[in-house]
Amino acid sequence: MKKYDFAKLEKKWQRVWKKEGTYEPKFKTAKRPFYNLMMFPYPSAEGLHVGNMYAFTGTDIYGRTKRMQGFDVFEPIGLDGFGIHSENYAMKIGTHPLKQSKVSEKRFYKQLEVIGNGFAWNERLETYDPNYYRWTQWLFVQMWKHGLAYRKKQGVNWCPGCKTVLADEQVIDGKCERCSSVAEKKELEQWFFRITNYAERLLGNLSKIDWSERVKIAQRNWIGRSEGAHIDFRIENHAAHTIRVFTTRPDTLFGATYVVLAPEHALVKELRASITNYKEVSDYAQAASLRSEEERIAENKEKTGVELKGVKAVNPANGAKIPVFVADYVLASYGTGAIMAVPAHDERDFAFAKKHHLPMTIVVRGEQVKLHEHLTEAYTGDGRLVNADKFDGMTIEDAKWAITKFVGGTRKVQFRLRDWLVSRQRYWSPPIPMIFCESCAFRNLGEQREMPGWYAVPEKDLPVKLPYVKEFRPEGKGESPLASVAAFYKVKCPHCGKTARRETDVSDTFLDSAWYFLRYPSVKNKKAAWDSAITKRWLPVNMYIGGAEHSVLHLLYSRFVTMVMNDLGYIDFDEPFTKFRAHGLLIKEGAKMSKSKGNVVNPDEYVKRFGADALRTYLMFLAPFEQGGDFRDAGILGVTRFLERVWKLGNSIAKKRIKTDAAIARALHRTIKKATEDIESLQYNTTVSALMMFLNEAEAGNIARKEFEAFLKLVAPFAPHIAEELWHILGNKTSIHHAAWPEFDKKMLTEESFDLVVQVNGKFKGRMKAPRNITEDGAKKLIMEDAALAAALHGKKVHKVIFVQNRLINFVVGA
RNA sequence: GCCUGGGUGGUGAAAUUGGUAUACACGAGGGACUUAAAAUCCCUUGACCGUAACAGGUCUUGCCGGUUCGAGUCCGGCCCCAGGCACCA
Repeated sequence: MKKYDFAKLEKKWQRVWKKEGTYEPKFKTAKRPFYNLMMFPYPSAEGLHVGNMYAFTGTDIYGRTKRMQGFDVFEPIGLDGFGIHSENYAMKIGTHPLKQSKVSEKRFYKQLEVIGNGFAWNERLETYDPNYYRWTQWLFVQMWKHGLAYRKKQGVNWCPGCKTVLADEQVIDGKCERCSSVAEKKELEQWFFRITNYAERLLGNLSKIDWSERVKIAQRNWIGRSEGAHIDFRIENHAAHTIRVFTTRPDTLFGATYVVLAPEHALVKELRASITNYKEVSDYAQAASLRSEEERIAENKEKTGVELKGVKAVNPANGAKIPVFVADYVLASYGTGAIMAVPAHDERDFAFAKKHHLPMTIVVRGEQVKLHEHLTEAYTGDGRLVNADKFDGMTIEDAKWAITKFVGGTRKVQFRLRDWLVSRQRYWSPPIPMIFCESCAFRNLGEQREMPGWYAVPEKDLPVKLPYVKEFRPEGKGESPLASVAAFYKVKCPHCGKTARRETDVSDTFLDSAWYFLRYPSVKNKKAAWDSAITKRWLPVNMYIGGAEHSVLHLLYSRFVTMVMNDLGYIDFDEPFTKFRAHGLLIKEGAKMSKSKGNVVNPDEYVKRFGADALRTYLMFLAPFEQGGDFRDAGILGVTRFLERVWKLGNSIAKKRIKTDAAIARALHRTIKKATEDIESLQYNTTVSALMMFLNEAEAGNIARKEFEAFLKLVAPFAPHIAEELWHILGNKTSIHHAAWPEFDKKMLTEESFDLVVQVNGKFKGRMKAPRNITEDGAKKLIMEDAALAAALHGKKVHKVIFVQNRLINFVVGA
């Protein structure tokens, strides 16, 4: 027997698979296409992280199993190489991203090769390839052409570390998603996509896709749908102005004792002539707008604010004249930027009213709240209306819409989701394919009236190539480095031909990755972003696996882009990923892996020491895939031993002619069932354990080639190289990875006898072999024949007997 | 504060959804082989009581209570850990 030389045989099979195109599907003719996808990595650091390998392996096992089950599996690989991650890394090590991308590309592909995944190598894509980003830009142009891309000046998140603006989704706890700098607020004019147009659909569709529940919940929270009403408050002596508020509690309108505007609210300036303390008000508003989100949180939700003296609003329900405030607990970006405050029934309003000694009126009475009771906290529970005129006694649900109607308000659904800010003041991304012409703007000749002078780059001129810029580092002036490259930005206006200026900002990296799955099957297509026939055959993605950290980033953007393309008629589905599963996170010996702790696991080292097969199998064995787990060096030895033993057993079978023991044959069928079911639900850890159990049994008895081969097929997705080698040693000529997945025989699953558990008062007393389907009486008789068990029951009065067929018998005895 | 997961031996973790708790593996201890070590193979391994040794018994799935013949699993209350959202009206 040859030694199990994993290094040699892994290399050998990787070469053979590539040469023979083992994992290349036939795109135009595949009968049972199965698109199996893992989120592509961004090559930002020293190399592939073991966490990437964990995720890729889990995806690959699923794909390999599907392939053996008769599907034409497409498992592509590429690099999300454009964007801040890669750019920051290049800056850190002092090279140019253009140069670094080539280095990273080589390194990542090499690493991805040695882990032995069944990738379709011929369909690679890199987001920085002009053949790719040409279509990213095309996508932007489609958005523009259909009114979904627009420019707007507003307060946006600015990362002082990355020196660019960020989308709301990229600000986590007030900090930059990439570099953890505290995000600042800046007033800037930027490009946005109208993702909010799709809020209802993004939410509604969640119920029709098979995704990890935790990701769906995260998206629901992020989209944040609220049902309420718009209600207008007149301003006394100002017929021209009203304050429109959004509220989810119109039923409490009679209790609205003041109104609050966000500091940025336009009315603050419009009413300046009437505001007697305008200086105080505007100072407050200015101070508030400068404070970062982080500072606001740090102030422990202290409710500050200033009254607009000289201005009174009128409560439309009861005609009461009530004060108006500006306060930063009201956000300009949500609803109408103004609220009616009902301190008796809203915690925030309550806190504010307490502090500023404002009156409160109870208008909802629950079971336990008495009418004139002094409130110590806001009552937000259910109940019936009081102090509300003809609405007294109504339930809050009924009163909501009755009162809305009464004051001439309108029902309104409000979303928390905001439009996607896609501009970035960076270098390493696709230039935004837009041109601004001053003279057209002057003559008001823009395609869209609200944005005169802006034109999309004609599609035939795409891509707008990213020029080589030596000084690619962002300067932080709110402009991309491209803004100082005249040769880049000086262009002719596509409309009038005069000198115009190209947009010099680039687009968000998340736009690159929001459509890559559409490109993979069509990477060779030079004429369109994707081939419609191939797309029809292969999409949507059947199985998508990735990190839960992208719940509201990549996964939301991809859904949005897909819906838009569906509406524009480019694709015939509106959800990109039929099934999505989030993999868990790997930690190392109980601690999060991080460079500063020095406990980052480098997969290369482990591949070298133990082989890709052992590492793959260990990663899958250590914990449930969707939960994530703890990587321990010691643990990998168990899997290494397992593979060595598989090797030995396989080699010994090649020579011998023996018959498989009946018990082992039955164990095999149980194992096939377990593996088939567990792989389908991504419970790889229990699959591996079942394979180990089977091997333990098989080694102790006799197993013939046929049964061993079936077992080997179950091993193949986990340890593809050793399985392939043994498969060939046993005399097979074609790849095991195209062999048919074994079927189990139901008749083989049941044993003739089972362990009957005997309990007394629910406590385990013993067990005995009993024939299958034994009756209750038969079981009793059997027990009486057993001295120990009979003794346990001797002299006791049996009240009741619980008999569970083929499992247990429980005697309920009295005292 | 709200929403998700999760809490089981020395460790990573299992448990057919209410029916033998601790599978599978790691580690540890003992033994075989060896000049020796590694590797390999075999045995033991939840805790406590008990016995010369068996036998046998008691306890045990974060804590407290409940339902049930029977609870890691269901119900009620609480405590921790991880992640998400959070002044969203």
